[in-house]
Amino acid sequence: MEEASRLLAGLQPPPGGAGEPPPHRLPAPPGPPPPQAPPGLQDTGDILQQIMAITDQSLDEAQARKHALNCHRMKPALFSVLCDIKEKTVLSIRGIQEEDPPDAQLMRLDNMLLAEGVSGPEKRGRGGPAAIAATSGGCPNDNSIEHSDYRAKLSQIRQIYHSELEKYEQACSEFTTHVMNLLREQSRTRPISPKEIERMVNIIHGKFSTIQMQLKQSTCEAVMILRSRFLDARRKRRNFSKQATEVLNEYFYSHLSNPYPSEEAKEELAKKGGITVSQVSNWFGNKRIRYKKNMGKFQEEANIYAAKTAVDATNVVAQGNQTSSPPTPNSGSSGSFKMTNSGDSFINLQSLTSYQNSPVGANVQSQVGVQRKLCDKSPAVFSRQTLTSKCSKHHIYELLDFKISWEFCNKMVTCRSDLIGERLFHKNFFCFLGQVYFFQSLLRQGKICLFCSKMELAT
DNA sequence: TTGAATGATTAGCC
DNA sequence: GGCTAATCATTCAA
Repeated sequence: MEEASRLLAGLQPPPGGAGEPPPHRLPAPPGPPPPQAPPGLQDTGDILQQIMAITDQSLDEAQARKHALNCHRMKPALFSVLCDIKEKTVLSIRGIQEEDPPDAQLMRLDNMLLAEGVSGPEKRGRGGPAAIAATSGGCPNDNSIEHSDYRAKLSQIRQIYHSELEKYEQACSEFTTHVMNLLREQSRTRPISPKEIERMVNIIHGKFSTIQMQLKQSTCEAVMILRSRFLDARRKRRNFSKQATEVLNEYFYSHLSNPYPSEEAKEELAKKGGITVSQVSNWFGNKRIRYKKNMGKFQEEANIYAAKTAVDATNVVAQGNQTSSPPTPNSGSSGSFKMTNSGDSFINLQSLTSYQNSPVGANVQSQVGVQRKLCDKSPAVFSRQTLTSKCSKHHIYELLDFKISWEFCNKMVTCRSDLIGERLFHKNFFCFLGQVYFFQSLLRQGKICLFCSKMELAT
């Protein structure tokens, strides 16, 4: 301020009337005389008082005073000094305040809008729509209608976004020009440096960029809502194809004692059914719980699939083929599948014949009635544990050694374990209802008797 | 239009 | 991490 005072003092004409007198000289304001000050400072105070007194004057007087000050010969120098002082003081304060870090949030929004194809060049067939096809897990053709709908809505959002953005940019530009003109105008009467104008422009841009960020935020939200609406898997649920359901059910009912497919089995099922491994897992999760909750409801379905696999297995045995085993379930690793609704702790072949709660049971009984005449031996009894727990090779052969007996057309044939094979037992013996159908299918062919003491098979 | 069926998701458990 | 149980959201047939 010392420098300023010195310079301000220099604005006063030299004492003794040398030089041009000021065009206007205001009388000292009324009141007590100010305390005595050094000559330079006294002059400065005088000028400042004159400036302050302008507010007490009429408009015309003020205009005249303003004009007088503007025309003062030292005005440019004073203006320059004031600008200099202002620049130093204001900038030192602003310097601390304006060093904002780059806005991470804005960057995130920009990136997202770019990725979604809202900002930047419009994406066709890539980005959003492609992402839908990739994540929906279904056939892209199935979702083509939804995709076109999605594209249309995304395009709408894009249009609105760009239109609003344009408006903001235009408003920003107009407002900036207006403020710049205003500041330039004012710079004639008060010290406004170009740097200050530039700073003001930056402030305006900052404010508009905040508004733009809100626009971007809203656009992002709109896109997210749109995406969630179109990509939400629940909304995109499609029933599996018949083939997929068949494959899954076949596996489930043929591994009913342990319906926990291994990862390999899941992959194979997924491949066969044209679905994902995750969908296979979901399906088995749902199936296990729903089967367990209501076994009665699933009996018919179980019968159908068990019959199907039984017929396949019978054909295999009849052909004497030693087929390779299907993907083995997680035998023994996660325990057996506890069927809470199955009350009996023992299953015997006799019980199969009295299984009358379904058409299957009735058929078996009628068939057995015929077969009973052929053989009067006691039915073999299987412990439930032997049948269902730890579905491993060891137990299969243990079961074979149990000496189940069948009679084939009054001709006893010794059964060798290698004629039965793991496949047959996996697909039939470990499924209660599968047993029904397995025996039923053999009974229909008139090949076996359920009440013998030895296991026999046709050769 | 309605209710059963069904694929997906989620919290909690081991 | 996989499983169960509950639940949601949608599909589909009557």
